[in-house]
Amino acid sequence: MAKIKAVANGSKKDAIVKKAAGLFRQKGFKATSMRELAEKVGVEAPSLYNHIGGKSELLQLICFQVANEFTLHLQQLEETPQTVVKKLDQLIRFHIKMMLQSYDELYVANHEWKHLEDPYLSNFLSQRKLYESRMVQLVKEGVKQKELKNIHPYVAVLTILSAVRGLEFWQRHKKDIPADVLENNMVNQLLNGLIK
Amino acid sequence: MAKIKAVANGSKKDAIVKKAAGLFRQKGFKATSMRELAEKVGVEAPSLYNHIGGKSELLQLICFQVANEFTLHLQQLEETPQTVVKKLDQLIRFHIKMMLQSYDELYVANHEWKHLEDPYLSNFLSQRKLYESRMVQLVKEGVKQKELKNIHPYVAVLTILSAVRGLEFWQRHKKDIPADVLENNMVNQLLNGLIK
DNA sequence: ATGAAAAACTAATAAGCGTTAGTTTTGTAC
DNA sequence: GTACAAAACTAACGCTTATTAGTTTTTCAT
Repeated sequence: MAKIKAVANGSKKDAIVKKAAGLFRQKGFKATSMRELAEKVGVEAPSLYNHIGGKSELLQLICFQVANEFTLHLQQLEETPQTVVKKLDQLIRFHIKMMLQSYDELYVANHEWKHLEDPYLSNFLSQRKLYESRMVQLVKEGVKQKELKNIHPYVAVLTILSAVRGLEFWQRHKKDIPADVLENNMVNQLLNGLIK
Repeated sequence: MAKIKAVANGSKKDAIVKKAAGLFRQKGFKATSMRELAEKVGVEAPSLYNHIGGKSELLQLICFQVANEFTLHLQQLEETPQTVVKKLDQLIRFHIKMMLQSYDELYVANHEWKHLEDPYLSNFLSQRKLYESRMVQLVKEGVKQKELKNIHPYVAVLTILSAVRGLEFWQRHKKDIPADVLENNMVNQLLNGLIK
């Protein structure tokens, strides 16, 4: 009967994960039922289990796909030789780009990770912690090279991360604010400040 | 038998709401059961209903208590005559102060509001939207008065709000970073930028 | 066309949920 | 101490949940 539509260039499993990301973002992980997801996919709930291991697997896939993408990007950034400011600039722009192309997944990874079960929860958290501390290292280097003000590195990193992670709020204003305007203004504000 | 301990200078209902905020923050609204809350309070689940209307009422109380506090503060800020920069400075510091003294409640209001039911959901969202647009007005005035760079006002507001709302991440580093260091660095970074 | 594998279906399970009903205990004012 | 109200208790309801079992349909290579 009803057949699961595979997403372009992806398995049926990928299609389910994508729909799940949308629902998890919209309603939250716990508030999304498998029946609801099944309906979105166009199938009865038990049929989903021909493709996935269970509800928790869906969350794991979403969270780690996002985490890995960011980790990979940071690694490439570290390997590229350029100024710290330029690296921070690119890092902020990457976050914005990701928010544009994978809004649901990013939101879920940022807000629903607490429903992961161990050992995935621990893995996810330590991966995040590592990302954070590598950014701190970057800022410390910038301070040392006198590219950056003598600001507290942790605070600087947390401020940047908070600001970019909070970009979800921007989704509501997408049509009013083009992506490049957002990018340039945000980078400028975070790096150069607001005061004239 | 077990008796609900009233919080200092507060009703038993307040004590329940406080415990609920802690659990909702830690596990999420949907993932917190009334039985779990009851255990934290030291009572059987049905006993809670002698003091509260239901689970959803708890979320409402938390969210609107927070929203009202912020709305009130912004109003006071608007009425005080001083420079826009000074106002923004104070606004950022207020957010940080609130994060310190009402972490659970703030977190819940920021992350669990989507589980509010109408008409509370609509009320909450419009209250937030209003807060946002009043901040935009403030930034616009700052640009007009040439206190601020010619930055996109919406982007500036969203960046600030995102940064301060994301301060939850800071809770993990509380012992390493004193509140005043955080405040000063964050205000400085958001207003003056990171680059030397 | 045929047979096997993939993927859908229906039915049912056990567990957990918020909440209600009805009863008993506790605290308080006279 | 007695009576009244507040607040606790136990038991249970009806509903939803994720998931499994077992069966039927669809897909596809030969």
